[in-house]
Amino acid sequence: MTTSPRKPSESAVRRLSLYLRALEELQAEGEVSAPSELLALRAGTTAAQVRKDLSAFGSFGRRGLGYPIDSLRVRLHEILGLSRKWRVALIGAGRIGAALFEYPHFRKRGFEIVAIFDADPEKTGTRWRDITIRPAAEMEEGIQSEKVQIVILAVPATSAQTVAARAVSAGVSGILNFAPVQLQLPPNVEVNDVDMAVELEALTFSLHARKRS
Amino acid sequence: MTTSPRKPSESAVRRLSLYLRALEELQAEGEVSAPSELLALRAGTTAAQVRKDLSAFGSFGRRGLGYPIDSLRVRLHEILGLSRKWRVALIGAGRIGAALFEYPHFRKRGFEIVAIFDADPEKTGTRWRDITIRPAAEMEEGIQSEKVQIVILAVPATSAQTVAARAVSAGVSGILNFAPVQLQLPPNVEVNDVDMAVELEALTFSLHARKRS
DNA sequence: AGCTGTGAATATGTTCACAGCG
DNA sequence: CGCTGTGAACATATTCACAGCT
Repeated sequence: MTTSPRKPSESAVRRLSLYLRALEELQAEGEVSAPSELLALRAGTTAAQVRKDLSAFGSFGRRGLGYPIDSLRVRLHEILGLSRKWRVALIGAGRIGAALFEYPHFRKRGFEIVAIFDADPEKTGTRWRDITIRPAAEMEEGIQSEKVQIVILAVPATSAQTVAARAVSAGVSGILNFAPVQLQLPPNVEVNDVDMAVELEALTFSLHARKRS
Repeated sequence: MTTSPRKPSESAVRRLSLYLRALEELQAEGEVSAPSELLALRAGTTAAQVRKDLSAFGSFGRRGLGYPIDSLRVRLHEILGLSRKWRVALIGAGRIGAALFEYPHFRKRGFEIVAIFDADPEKTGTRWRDITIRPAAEMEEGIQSEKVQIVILAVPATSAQTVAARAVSAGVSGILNFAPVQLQLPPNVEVNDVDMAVELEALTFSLHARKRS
């Protein structure tokens, strides 16, 4: 292992994920290698940025040729922690939960949803594909017996903090949080927020601000 | 208008949205004013950051007291462009589209979904609340007649680019994109990506990387 | 010749620390 | 005296530009 020890920034990691996707697309299109410029176009960044990001992990590129698609794809996959299997639980079987459960990219990446929990007694007992929705009360037990490492949190804002804390106490180490609240959790838990309200408001800000120029 | 002209960064804008939410929460809890430290806690940042961010738009705070919740809330609302009404179309009536259509925060913010389009003939004609899902072919016409400014794009990755380009040609100026593709559009269109695959992979990266330390 | 890898230059964002107001 | 507002110090991220490999 000659992985360089420089910790990449949060945004660099997000770009790695975009590069991985671009490589998959290009490979499907029959390409074999790609210059930084092309990856930049597909990932919405600049060629220099691509080279900086990738060079932080080693020398993958071939001068004069670009980056070999297949081997770089494999390497990014590994770097992003996708070679390993992750056991995921979905908490909240509402509309957002349903959308995420079906999200094709999650399955394609090998994320295995091994349990679903919901507080609504009308939903518990129902099956989604081959998984039975279990009551919220069984969450801790289920997380432990299923060895869940990551939780996708898709519950209402009002219960998110409590539910997240319970999931953590049951041993979860990562949370993808869709609830619009800032979770207060111990620092050894990795939390990533997906905040659609914030994204939409960032958009209206730009549109609103633009008229002034 | 004494708005200072400094253009805030992308991440500063996102924080403004979080401060707005925090202020709404605090107001609901009966608070009247809040020091930067409290806003920071609720928004997941630091007190200094809160003060810097807010001071870029004027002097809202009261020394010794903190920030007056109600008036700051109103001001942030205005700054984020939320005072104005936005006419929104939802493109793609699949699971993600359904989840977004019901997302409580969107309605609460006054975003009005005035049209829904989908390519699937099985879905067109169906009503969601009081809106009939229209066929994709009617998109341009519908966007124009309904004076749609913002599109929420929730279609499969394969059709996203084409559909987005059509929406833009019909006059849309902002897109909230849920499709996992980098849209290639003219620079006068504001695009904001919500990429769940990227978020999840940023999480696995951190979890994976952590073991090495 | 084409394109990477990378130091150096620049730009941007964050934290510190404290003067000064209420 | 508490807490904001803000320059100055620091830290990070991005872009430039070019030497050097293939």
